[in-house]
Amino acid sequence: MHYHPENIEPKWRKNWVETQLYKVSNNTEKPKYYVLDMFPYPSGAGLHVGHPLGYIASDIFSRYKRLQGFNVLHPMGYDAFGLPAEQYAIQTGVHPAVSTDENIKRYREQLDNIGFCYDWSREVKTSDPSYYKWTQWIFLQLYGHYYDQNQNKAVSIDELISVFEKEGNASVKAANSQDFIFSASEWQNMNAKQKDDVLMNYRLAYRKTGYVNWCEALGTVLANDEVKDGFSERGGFPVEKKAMMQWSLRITAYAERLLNDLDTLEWSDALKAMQRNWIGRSEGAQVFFDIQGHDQKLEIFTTRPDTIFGATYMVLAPEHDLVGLITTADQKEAVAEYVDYVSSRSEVDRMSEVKEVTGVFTGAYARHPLTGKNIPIWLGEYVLKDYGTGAIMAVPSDDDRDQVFAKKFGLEIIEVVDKTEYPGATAHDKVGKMMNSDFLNGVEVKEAISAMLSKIESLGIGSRKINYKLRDANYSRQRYWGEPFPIAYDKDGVSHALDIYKLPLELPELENFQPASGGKSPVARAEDWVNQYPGMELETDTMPGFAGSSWYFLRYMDAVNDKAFASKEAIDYWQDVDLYVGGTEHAVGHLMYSRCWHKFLYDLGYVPTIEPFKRLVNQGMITAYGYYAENLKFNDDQTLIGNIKDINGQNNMQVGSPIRLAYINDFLDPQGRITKEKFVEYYTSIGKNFNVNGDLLKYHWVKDENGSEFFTVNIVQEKMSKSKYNVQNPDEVVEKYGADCFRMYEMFLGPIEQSKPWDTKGIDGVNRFLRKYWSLYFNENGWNVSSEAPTAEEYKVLHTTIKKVTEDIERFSFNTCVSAFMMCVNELKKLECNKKEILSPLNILLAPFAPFITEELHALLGNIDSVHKASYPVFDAQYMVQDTVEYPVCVNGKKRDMVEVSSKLTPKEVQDIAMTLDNVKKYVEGKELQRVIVVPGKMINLVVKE
RNA sequence: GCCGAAGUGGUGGAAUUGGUAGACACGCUGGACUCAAAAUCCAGUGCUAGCAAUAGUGUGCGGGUUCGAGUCCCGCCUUCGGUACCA
Repeated sequence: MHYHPENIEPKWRKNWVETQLYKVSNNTEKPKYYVLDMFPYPSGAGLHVGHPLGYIASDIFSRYKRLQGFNVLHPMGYDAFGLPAEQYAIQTGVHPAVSTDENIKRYREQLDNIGFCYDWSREVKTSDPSYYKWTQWIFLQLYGHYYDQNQNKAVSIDELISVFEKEGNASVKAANSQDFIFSASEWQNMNAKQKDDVLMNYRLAYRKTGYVNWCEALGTVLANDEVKDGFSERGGFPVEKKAMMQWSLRITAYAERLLNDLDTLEWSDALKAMQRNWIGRSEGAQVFFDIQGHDQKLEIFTTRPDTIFGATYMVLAPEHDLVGLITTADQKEAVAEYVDYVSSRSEVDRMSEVKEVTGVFTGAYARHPLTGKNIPIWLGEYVLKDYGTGAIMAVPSDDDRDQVFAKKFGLEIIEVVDKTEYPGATAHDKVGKMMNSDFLNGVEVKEAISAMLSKIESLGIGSRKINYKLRDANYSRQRYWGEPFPIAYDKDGVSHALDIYKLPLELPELENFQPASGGKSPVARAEDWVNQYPGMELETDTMPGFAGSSWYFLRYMDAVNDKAFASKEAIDYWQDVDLYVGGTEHAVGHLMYSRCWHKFLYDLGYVPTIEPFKRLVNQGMITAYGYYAENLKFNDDQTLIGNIKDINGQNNMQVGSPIRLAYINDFLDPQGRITKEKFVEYYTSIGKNFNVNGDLLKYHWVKDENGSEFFTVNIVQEKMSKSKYNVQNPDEVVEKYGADCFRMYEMFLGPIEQSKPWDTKGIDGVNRFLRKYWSLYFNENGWNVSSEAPTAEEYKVLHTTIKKVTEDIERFSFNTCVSAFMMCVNELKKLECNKKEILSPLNILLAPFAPFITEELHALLGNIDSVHKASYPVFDAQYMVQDTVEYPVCVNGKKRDMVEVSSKLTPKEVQDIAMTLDNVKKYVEGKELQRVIVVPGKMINLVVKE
């Protein structure tokens, strides 16, 4: 008679597994719908209450679509390769595969507990050889293709080779990093190694030496999106630039398509903006400057060719290739010293001293292509090697950085844009009239840009060019726990793809997971493995974390296929992901790589759609209530002083007083002081219980004006993780209140997109709702559902709820759905409604939210089949219609009276009646009536002249 | 600096195209039931004044458009997220 979830939920949990209720077929007449969650990294901490937020939302949507008659694919799996498991292995010796499997088991239990409708027969695990076989296969496709800019698609490298054999590379238009032109005969005369090197400059997966993000503490390189503020995203260790031979993905080849196709997606503007920003397209010109006394030309990129008459000097990145060549004898020493100084500085150094200007003169001069004047060539840290050409023409009048540089080193400044007509405008606004600029004088900036572009092209000194901030993605990791590259090198160092029929190339067994010497992966120690092919050595680096996650959504379509990553039939049926739910932390990493891989597979004809994720919803994070440190600073005696505040900025406490901030204890010394050594020690040992998503503290090391080192901490709300002792375990909530209650409460907390702190103080309201809902079906004697015909009022309550809930599910507003259910039950309770014709459809409506209680009641209502196979109730407008409607009559918006009007009238008819009402005069009180506005269902407004 | 999102009671949050701001819930106050408590039920609850009907006021701040603005426009402030010598 009373609601007892602990009796209901285990029963149905078991039943759903036994009846394979959620198994999805690829062969059906039904329309498809694909709902995907971002699969989790199975960390040692298990699920916390923040995790399921998105999963519950997508589960509700899946169940809703299923009730509407769609064949819904709603799978789950694990992003199982990654750094934390390997860090754990280094410390404990436990093989990552073992700890990962344990974690997965735990995750699975927790997921099952919450009642998700995943089709577990399609589970994927990126660390499983049967899965990463296909990750390796896709890599080999990337290796075996180049990007043809004429056809605007990926094309087999064999076709490129045949072009080289016939005519060399002069006419090839491809995304490449090839820096010289060769003829057919030159190609034919190259040896195998030389040919391999050339092809690497075209392949979509290629190897090159370049400056990479090296993280000493993790012993590996990282991709750009894995570095935040000069620290590694995972672990928060310092990152430095280092020149290394690495595999990369030529994602830049797809920059234009990645940018343009964003327009076809139903993603939030914020997310699209982040992607656009990351791609960073800018239009401009490449211009070649002659260098005095040298044949080489200096190539620069500029978005402001109009200001070329204001170019008074040139700046090269210190790492620029021409530096050695052009530096004059008397500047040699100074330049060498400067280049040394720059390379000794870490990324963090550079970032914390952005304002400081450094540079050195090379002694060389370039010739201005329009004025013929000699202008000095400098080196400067502020010019980056890997953006544009690594060289600029400096226009100190219209570029802030150039101006600061020019002032510091006393270089000439020529004003070229007259902005007096635009007070407050900056160079960024691209407005003003040109001056001191020869034939451009008096021309508006925007016209001057296009005029100058034409001039540059007609003079043959350069051409229009588009540049991107997007860089090729670093694809090598010097780690064990990742996909091995199916690549071997022969004795000459020529790369060879492993036969795809020999895939997967599985990881060697290891016992010691410490990085090998010389910055190499631990895999390098498995010598038998490395030398398993006679005369060849296998690549010892492994693939990065994003490799397996860049295509997993395709594997779900046909998860156990061993002939292909998924069958053509399965892909043609499922097409793409209709709804993708996940966190913003993947805005530029995972989502960019997945889109790129999908487009590549599209080019090769393996997938029918140009984009993988049609609609994307970002869920916010559930944060912990916690404390944060403010103005932390190390004293000379190495103790840390500062204020600890709670989440609301109150309860100031001195560090050292009894702190409820548990994790601070982890770096207290025996005297209870926080020392820098202890902090750093703690920070570097954190791998033990370190949650992937949990930064301990977001801190920045800064030097103050006296040169003493301190750090500031600017985290207010923190993500949950085990290492912070603030995990709210969903199982405990489920045990106490039931899964239905947990699901509905997480939805009730607020909009999905918003981050919010977890607290359980409102959970009783949801629990009360479920008990109240249950009590509609029972009285003190037991089951009490009547088959009498409902009243119009009862129908109205039901259909108002159907309308509201259905609309709100579509726009992903689940908190208002829960409110609508609460209101509905309150009203039915008031009407003492126990009619089957009302309760039965209401129960189906509620089923996506609370699958257990509704299943039980559905069965008690006499249904044999599951509520999850029922038909979604349809909104019927006729029940909403009432004979008369009460309208407030307002004068200039102020309510004066109520009138009854037939609801069958149109607003126009209501308006006519209102105009002729006898007492309109009374409302208007002698003033002139201008018009009557009828807001249907809301009000009749008489507008009068005041 | 640049890009993006947001700012509503004691709290979480509603208000979908400009139309009676504060739905739904938490909390709080009072009451019923009870020896008592829990649970449940009923009533009240933006703020100010008033016994009350009621009046005034009210969506970060300052202006504006409109019969009518949380919503639209202009100028600020604050918070959060992203990004940064990107030429």
